[in-house]
Amino acid sequence: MSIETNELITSLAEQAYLRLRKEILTCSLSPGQVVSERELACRYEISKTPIREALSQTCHDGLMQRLPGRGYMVAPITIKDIRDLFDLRLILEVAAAERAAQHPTSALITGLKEMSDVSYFIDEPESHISFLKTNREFHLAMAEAAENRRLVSVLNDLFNEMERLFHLGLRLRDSSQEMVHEHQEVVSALENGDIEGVRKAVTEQIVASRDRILEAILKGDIQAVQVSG
Amino acid sequence: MSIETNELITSLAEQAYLRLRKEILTCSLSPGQVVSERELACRYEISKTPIREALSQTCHDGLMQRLPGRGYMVAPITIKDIRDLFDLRLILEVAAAERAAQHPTSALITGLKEMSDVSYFIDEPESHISFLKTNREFHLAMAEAAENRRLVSVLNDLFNEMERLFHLGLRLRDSSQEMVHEHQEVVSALENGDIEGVRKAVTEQIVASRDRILEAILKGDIQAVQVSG
DNA sequence: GATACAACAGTGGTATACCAGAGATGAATC
DNA sequence: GATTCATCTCTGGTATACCACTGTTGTATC
Repeated sequence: MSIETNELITSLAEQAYLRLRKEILTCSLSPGQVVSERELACRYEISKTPIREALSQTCHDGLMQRLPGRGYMVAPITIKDIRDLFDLRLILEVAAAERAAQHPTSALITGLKEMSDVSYFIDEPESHISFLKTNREFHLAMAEAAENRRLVSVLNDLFNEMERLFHLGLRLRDSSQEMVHEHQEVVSALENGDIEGVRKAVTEQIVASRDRILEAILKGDIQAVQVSG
Repeated sequence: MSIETNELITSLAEQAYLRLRKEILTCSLSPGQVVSERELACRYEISKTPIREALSQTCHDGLMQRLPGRGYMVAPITIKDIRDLFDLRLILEVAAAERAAQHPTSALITGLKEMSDVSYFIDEPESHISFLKTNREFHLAMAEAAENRRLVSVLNDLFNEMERLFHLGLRLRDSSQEMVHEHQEVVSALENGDIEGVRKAVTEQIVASRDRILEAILKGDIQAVQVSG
C-alpha cells in the first residue's frame, strides 16, 4: 500500500540548496562574493548542518568555491570559463546528437518539435525561467535518445553550471526567434535522417548560443565577470 | 607557548572518504552491499559528521547510491554501465586528443613517452595501483594539453568512477604489453602530427581497454556484477 | 495458520556546543 | 611613524543528542 503521501516534505538541506542556487543564478549573490556557513544559516534561519550540505552541493556544481579558512566564494565567471564550458558542451552534444540520429523515434521527433516552439518574452523574467527549463529538456532529450545515462548525467551537470550564463544571455535582447529557428534546424535534420546535417545544426546552435552570451557579457556592463580569461 | 598537539593535516572527512573509496575499489565492500552512517562511524571510530561528508562524496563519484530510509548501497556494476562509461570516455578522450594534436608541445610528447613505458606485474597488487595512477596521468595529460579545465575535470571524475573496473580488469591476465603498445601508438601518431591517426589510436586503445574489462568480468566469475544490462 | 496491528529498532536529518587554526586588529615598542 | 606581537574574532571541522519517519518483528486476534 504505497499511497502518494510524499508531498513537499523535502529536507532542509534540499530547500537551502535550491534557495542558494537561485540566489547565485539570479546574481543576487554576485560572482566573487564570499559567504560563510554561519551567515547563511542565520539568514536562512536553519542550522549549519543543512547549510553545509547545500554548500557542498553548489561547490560540486561549480557555482561555489571553498576558500580554506575564509569561507565560500561564489564562483567568478571568466571568459575562458565560458569558452571551456561551451566547448565541452559542443563535444558532448554533437556526440549525443549523432547517436540519437542513428535511430530517431517518432516520439523523440514529436517531443523535440513541441519543445522547439517554446519561446520567451524579454521583459517577463518568469518566462525566462520556463524557457530555460524547456530549453534544457530539449537538449537532454537528445542525450536521452542516445541511451547513455552517464552522458545525460554529465550534460545535466553542465547545464546546471551554465544556467547562470543563460540568464545573463537572455537579458540583453530578444533572441527567441533565432533560438527557435536554430532548434527547428536540428529537428529538421534529425527528421530527415541527415546525420551530417544534425552535426552541423547542433554545432551552429551551440556556437550561436555561446556568442550571444559573450556578446551580452562584453556589451552589457556586467561587473560580475572577470575578463581575465 | 603552543605545543604540537595535533599532527593531523587532512580532515577526518577526507580520510574517511579515502578509506571508504579504497574499500569500494578493492571490492572489500562489494557492489550491492548496504551500509549505514552509524555503522561506518562505528567502524572508522569517528562521528557521523565526517562520515556523512565522505558518503556524500562517494555518491557524487557514482560509487554509492542513497537508499532513502534504508542506508547507502555500494553502486552495483552492470554491463550497460560499463558500456556507457566507456562510450562517454570515447567521446571525451577522442575530442581531447584531437585538440591536443592541434599544437602538440615537445614537453607533452616527452611526458607521454615516459608514462607509456610504465607497466605492471600481475601478481604484485601494489604495481597495479601505481600503474593505474600513471595510466590516469597519461590520459589526463592529453586532456590538459587540450587546455580545457572543465574537460579535464569531467574526465577525472570519469576515471574515478572507472577505477573499480580497471582493478577488476588487471586481475585476469597480464595485458601490460598490449597496453604499452597501444599507448605508444597514440604518442607516435601525436608526434607525427597525424590527427586522423591520433583519433584512430585513441579509439582503438579505449575499445581494447573496454573489451579487456568485459572479458575479465564475463570469464572471471565475479559475482559482484549484475549482468542485467 | 493467516492476518492485522502495535511496539520496536534502525535510518537519515537537524540543532547545537565546542574546538583548533587563520586573519584581522590594535596596542606597545623601537 | 613603522614594526612587531599578543589578543580577539571569525572560519570550517567535529562530536553528540535528539527527532521524525519507516521497515520489521512479534504478538494477539480471528
